[in-house]
Amino acid sequence: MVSAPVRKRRSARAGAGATVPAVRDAEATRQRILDAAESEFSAKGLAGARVDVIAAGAGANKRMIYYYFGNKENLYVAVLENAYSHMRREESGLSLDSVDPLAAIRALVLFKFDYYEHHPVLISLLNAENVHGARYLRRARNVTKLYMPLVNTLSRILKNGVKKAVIRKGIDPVELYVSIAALSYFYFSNKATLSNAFGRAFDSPAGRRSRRAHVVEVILGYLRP
Amino acid sequence: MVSAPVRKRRSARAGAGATVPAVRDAEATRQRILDAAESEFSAKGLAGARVDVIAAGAGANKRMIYYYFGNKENLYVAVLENAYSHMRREESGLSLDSVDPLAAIRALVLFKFDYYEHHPVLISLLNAENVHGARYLRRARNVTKLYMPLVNTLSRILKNGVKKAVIRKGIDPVELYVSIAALSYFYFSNKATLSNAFGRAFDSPAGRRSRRAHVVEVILGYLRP
DNA sequence: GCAATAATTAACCAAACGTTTAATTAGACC
DNA sequence: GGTCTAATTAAACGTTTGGTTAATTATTGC
Repeated sequence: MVSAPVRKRRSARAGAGATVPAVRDAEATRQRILDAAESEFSAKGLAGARVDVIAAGAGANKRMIYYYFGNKENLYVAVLENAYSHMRREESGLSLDSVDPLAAIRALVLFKFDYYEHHPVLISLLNAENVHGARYLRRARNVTKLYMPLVNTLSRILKNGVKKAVIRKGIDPVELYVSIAALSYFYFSNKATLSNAFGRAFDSPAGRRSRRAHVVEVILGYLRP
Repeated sequence: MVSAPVRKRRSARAGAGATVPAVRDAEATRQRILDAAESEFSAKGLAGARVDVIAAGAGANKRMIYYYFGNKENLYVAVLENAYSHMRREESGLSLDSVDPLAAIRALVLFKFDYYEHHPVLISLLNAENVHGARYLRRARNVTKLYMPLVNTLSRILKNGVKKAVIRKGIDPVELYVSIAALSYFYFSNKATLSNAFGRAFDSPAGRRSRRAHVVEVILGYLRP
């Protein structure tokens, strides 16, 4: 006599906040895996991340990762693609064609600061990716690679500012864009080692507030004719 | 009758440029391991690095790593400690008390740029370390953690510049230091993804030259009263 | 030359890990 | 309600990997 196998019911929650539905839902499972993977990969990198941890965090069977993504690397690329294209989408959604060139640049600077602040996983993923020489990002499809639209906008803003005599001549829009990103990105990406050097106040609400004001000041101060 | 075991003679070179001496030399072996580890860890991170690859790169038996460093993590910490303290030493060796405050700051900016350019491994190690939340750097002994001497110097320079009316008032020396580091660091640390976005010219000798001039311009432009 | 010790080696091991096999269950469709 | 298929599961597999054992060789001090 064979006893009927008892179906193990999963409890409502498993792992890091992944809500496991009672019913089968392919898309939801895929998404939970992607979310769990994002947090695991951003915390530990591709090599340091564990497939078992991702599965547990998603409240899914490990096999599901291979069912939906093929292998660990593909899942990593999917996570990267997701986070990266989200930023690019938000960024290109900015309407910077304000009448005031300085206000437009100020808005871009603040957007970058705030985006990095609220999306620390992107920073970790980009850091890891740069250590890899962008090997996996290059593999990602559905990712706008060129920044040219934004650079063109920036170029227009600069020209307009020069004409109005509120921005100095001869500024390269690409260099400016990189500097704007740099001032905010570095603060967040290196906050662990910087806090080590400058103390905990560095990574406090007050510290962030003063940094935010500072990066605006640096860029606008530099732009003055 | 037992045949005498033949001592295998190592060839002059093994792995990535590690010169293997004919004689036993504890200190040299230790150093070769450290060098090989630096290149492996900086390319792949702590989790991605392979102990066997490090041993091969050092032209040493794997056991030597455990003989000299105990385990993989300790070796990683030693590498980190080495690279980090080297930078700190060079930096504090700068004599910035020139009569001209702007020349002093310019020298600091260029020092940072050039140091990052010529020490890409430090950047990769710091990137990885920041993903870890500086867990391992905190474990490192023999590392000056406080940046206060440099900040004090910067503070003096700023005061002097304000007095001479060549630098604007109210600049926080810590924020300034972070910005100086940020403008150069970000360029090198993110050059893989940036090149993806802006093209190969970005990471060319000409690209570096123009970036170098730009970061000086941004900082000095910002400092103007 | 001879111990004693330090440096080095080859072979091995157990655990961790990514991936797969094969079976099972839930839902859709008729 | 029976059939088909997609979603899910448990268990195992084979390899990679960090770490260890134990023996061997070179060097140093006498």
